[in-house]
Amino acid sequence: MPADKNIELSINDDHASAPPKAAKKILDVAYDLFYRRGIRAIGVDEIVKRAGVTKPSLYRSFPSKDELAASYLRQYDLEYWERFDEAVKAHPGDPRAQIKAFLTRIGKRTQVADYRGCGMTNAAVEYPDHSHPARVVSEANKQELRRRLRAMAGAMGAQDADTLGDGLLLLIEGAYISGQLFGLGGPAQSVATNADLLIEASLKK
Amino acid sequence: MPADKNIELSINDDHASAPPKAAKKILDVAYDLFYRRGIRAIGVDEIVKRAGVTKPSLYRSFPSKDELAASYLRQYDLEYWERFDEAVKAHPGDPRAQIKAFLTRIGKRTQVADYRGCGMTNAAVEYPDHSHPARVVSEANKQELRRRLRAMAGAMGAQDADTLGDGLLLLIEGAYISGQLFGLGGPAQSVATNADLLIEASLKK
DNA sequence: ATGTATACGTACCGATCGGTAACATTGTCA
DNA sequence: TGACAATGTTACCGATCGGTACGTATACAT
Repeated sequence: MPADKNIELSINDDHASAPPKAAKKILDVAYDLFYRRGIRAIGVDEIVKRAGVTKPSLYRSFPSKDELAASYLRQYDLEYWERFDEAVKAHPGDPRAQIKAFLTRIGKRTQVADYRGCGMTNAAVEYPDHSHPARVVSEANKQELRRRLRAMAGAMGAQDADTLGDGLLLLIEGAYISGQLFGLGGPAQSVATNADLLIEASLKK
Repeated sequence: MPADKNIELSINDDHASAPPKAAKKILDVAYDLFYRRGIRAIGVDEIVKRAGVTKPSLYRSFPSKDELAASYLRQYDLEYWERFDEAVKAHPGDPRAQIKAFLTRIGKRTQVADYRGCGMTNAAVEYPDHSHPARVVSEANKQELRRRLRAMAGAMGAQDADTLGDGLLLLIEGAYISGQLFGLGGPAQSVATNADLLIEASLKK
């Protein structure tokens, strides 16, 4: 895992303003460790060690470990909707195909060893307290997911759009969780199939 | 901290063998704290304090905190299948009604403030390492759940029993998670409805 | 060259983590 | 009464937790 500093130099030698160089390394490392092993399981010492920086550097860029965790999730949120919008853009005006594309992708992602599910979901499980900075980000992400799914269910012409949207959300969350519970060949591989069955059964006849 | 011994005596005056008196109190308290706030979030000091015992007592009955967590989940497992079998017994020979009863119960349980989902699922999120004692119990529980759901889907006459069984599992896991993510009025309240739609769409025509 | 601002490193803080050694006390049953 | 088993008491261990005081190095402008 050494020999990273050279890379970082080469990719960062644009002569733009470079004030927060350490902050990016810290957030990148924290992202990886928090996601793969859990937030509570990772101490700040390990983060700064793997990032090749020191602890005061971390606390100059982030007020606390909890806020660093929240920053990790904000980054996760950005990339999450990027993936979501990719599936949407691939099938303009066809919400059913959009859902199918998104869920097919999730189903595939779950079928790799050591899949760790959704960082948002995991963080909410780790922090039941609704006032925790990480959980605030997580809950907002899930509210937005619910909103989008319900809207798409309506656009599909579901008999009960809210129920179908919520059903799709249940399947998605179930895929995230069972993807990390069962290994390869787990139930999550059928999420797209089951979602399409549910959609078919929920449309106006 | 005194005046507790009298109480414990009065509730424990059955003249059976009473070797592990402290162990039960410890496990009861650990069960409650681990479930509500998470295993990593609770230290052994808090457990012994709330149980009114001392740390050596804990380590005489349990080899480690990790094993105590596993014992908590073994207890959780027992009660889990009690609830499951209740729903099964209520509708003999009718797996579809059994599922509906079980999911209706889950849907209701999720609609209380501070619902914390499934202890098994939460533990697996907290401990990604497959060799962790708590996770071993959790994975076994989920494997058994999958086995039962697939068998019931077959008994219902599904076109593809494994896919329907897995779809039901996804909905259940989704209900556990979204039950603690969204508060009241969350998507989990529709789990029974969505499951029945999915079942209807999956039966042989 | 010198001032100034900013980023970084060394060393440390008190608190808590899981876990243990050694010994005193208690209740139970023979 | 004596013996055993379970629990309690106190004090402690090394490691790690999140977080910080404070001095140093580097960059840039004047």
